[in-house]
Amino acid sequence: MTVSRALNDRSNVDKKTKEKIIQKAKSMGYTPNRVAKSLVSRKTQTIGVVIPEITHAFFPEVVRGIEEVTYRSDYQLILTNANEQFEREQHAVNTLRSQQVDGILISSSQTVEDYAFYKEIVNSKTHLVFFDRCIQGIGASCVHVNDRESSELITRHLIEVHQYEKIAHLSGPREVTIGRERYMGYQEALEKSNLTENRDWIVEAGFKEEGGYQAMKKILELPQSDQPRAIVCVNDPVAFGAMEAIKEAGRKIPDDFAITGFSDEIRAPLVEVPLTTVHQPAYEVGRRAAEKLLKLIDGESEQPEDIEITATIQIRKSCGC
Amino acid sequence: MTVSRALNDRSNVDKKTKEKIIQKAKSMGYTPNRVAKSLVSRKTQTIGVVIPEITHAFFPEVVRGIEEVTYRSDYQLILTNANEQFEREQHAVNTLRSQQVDGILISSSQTVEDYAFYKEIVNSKTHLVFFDRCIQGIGASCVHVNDRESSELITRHLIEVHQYEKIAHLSGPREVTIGRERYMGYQEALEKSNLTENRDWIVEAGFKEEGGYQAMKKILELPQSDQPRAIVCVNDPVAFGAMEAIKEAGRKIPDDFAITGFSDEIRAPLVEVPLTTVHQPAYEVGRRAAEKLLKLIDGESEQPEDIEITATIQIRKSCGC
DNA sequence: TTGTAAGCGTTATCAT
DNA sequence: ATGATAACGCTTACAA
Repeated sequence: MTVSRALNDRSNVDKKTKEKIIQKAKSMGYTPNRVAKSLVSRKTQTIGVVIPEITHAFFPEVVRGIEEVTYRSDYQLILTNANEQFEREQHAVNTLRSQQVDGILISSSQTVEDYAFYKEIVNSKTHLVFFDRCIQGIGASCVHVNDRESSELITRHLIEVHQYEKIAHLSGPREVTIGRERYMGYQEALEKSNLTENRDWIVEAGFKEEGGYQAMKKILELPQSDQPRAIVCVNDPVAFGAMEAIKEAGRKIPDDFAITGFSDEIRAPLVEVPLTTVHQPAYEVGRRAAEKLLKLIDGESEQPEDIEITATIQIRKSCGC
Repeated sequence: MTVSRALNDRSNVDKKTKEKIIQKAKSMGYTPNRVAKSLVSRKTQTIGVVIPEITHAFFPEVVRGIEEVTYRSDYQLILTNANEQFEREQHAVNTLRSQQVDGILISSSQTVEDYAFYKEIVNSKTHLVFFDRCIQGIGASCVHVNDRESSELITRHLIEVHQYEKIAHLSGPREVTIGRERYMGYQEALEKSNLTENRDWIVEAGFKEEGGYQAMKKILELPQSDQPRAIVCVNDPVAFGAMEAIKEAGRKIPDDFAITGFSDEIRAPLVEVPLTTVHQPAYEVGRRAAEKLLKLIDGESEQPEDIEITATIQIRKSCGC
């Protein structure tokens, strides 16, 4: 007990004893066992982070934001990559709970409408904050950008500034918030300009480059007269995939197809035709999500919160500007 | 005890009892406490990863490789970012040890010649594998590419193919393996062609873009007649920083300065003048490092190993090709 | 097949 | 100022 007190710098230990203990500990190469400590304190100083895809540059940047906050508060990050598979995501969350993490930050790959899994987690009082891809209506906090509005704005840019009327959408899965929201923004922009939606021009592409490539191929298979003039993509990787398909088909950006993305990841300004996209402050998203989670852990803020961060349109050449 | 047996699917439990227990556990929302389990088993199924800079695209890619291996073996990753500060790195390692991780994967930011810290870690029998930036001669394993040779090859490309004779080097810190090795490769290439090294053309730039920018500025301050014709950079971010400085000065790549990098990160083929660089198989580095660590943990391979992965030269336009 | 006792390394609580 | 005891939740070893 005295050893414990000395090593934790408590007041009620004799100076000399303390000195001796610290010396001895050092000479032994002693390291306190946090596992044992956690067992009694019911606190691990550990936060679980689940991301859907570590290769999408948006997420490492979010992790940096999270890191900034957690480092200062002496929390460790347990990072897991769900690889866009809900099954892996569930496994990750269960393991993290079993590891007694003090809280979980997650961007969900879930593509089913059944929210039982997360409802149970929330009910179990596990501290949980979603970021970017949220599951709403189950009483969990969420940090995300104004997806719908931004998607509407970028679509309207195509309509109002460039006078394009035939606009396609390479969408994310409809069951994922950002997939749904960005699609709705696109729809609203069309409606406001009295453009009618063309079913052939809405193609689900997932969130990855390969999906964008495949989706664009479908559009390129339409008779030329039925092809759209502009493409609104659910995110940057999908836009890059689509660009690849367009290039392969010998068509030109923005002359044959204007195209837009969403994320503004590191490659967006660098590709052959720089990508007009929505700038999502990834670092900020991570920071805010981590801050909210720490508040929940510290019991400072009981109520769930929906935190919206404003994204901005980043105009480059791919839209025809 | 019977509960423990049932939940761990041991053989000696009555079928009906087991069924009942599992049902009850589910209905209670019971999650086993791995912290308690770890305390007795002295195993956490957890691996610590320390990287110097999460924004350098090379490292997330390494993490992906690590992830692939550890996911299959049911290990969790605790990720920490040392931000190129050795102090933070030490703190991270100490915390990880205190957390009883089963092993540590680390790319060191250490810039001092004093290896006492890691010697102690190795002696304490903590399983440790370095990757990319190693600390050698202390009996730890290391996974890295053939830095010196690759650096020599890319420098010789500048000399032999392009006939450049005035070649500068924006180096990493001399105390870090890759800084030293890549510098030595550069030197050897010069020697083999009987070119003499010019002190003004060796500028330490660290590993980040900003460092590359500043270092290049110094070179641009030399009288034009004393300026080099080509720049060999210690890694891609430094090369990007240098490119920025060159552009600002109104000079041209590769006409005024040829330039090369090292990493072949995601931006290398995309920048204005695509970067000739050394392609480092980051995913492979991560995979191999994780595999070696798991072997050490399982006691399969006692002896430390130096694992060298072959990098390849990636020719693009920035060298004048 | 089921149960009891002890211990993993730490800290809170209550003596001394 | 120091120490003894119990407890955190689990598993191993040994009964019953």
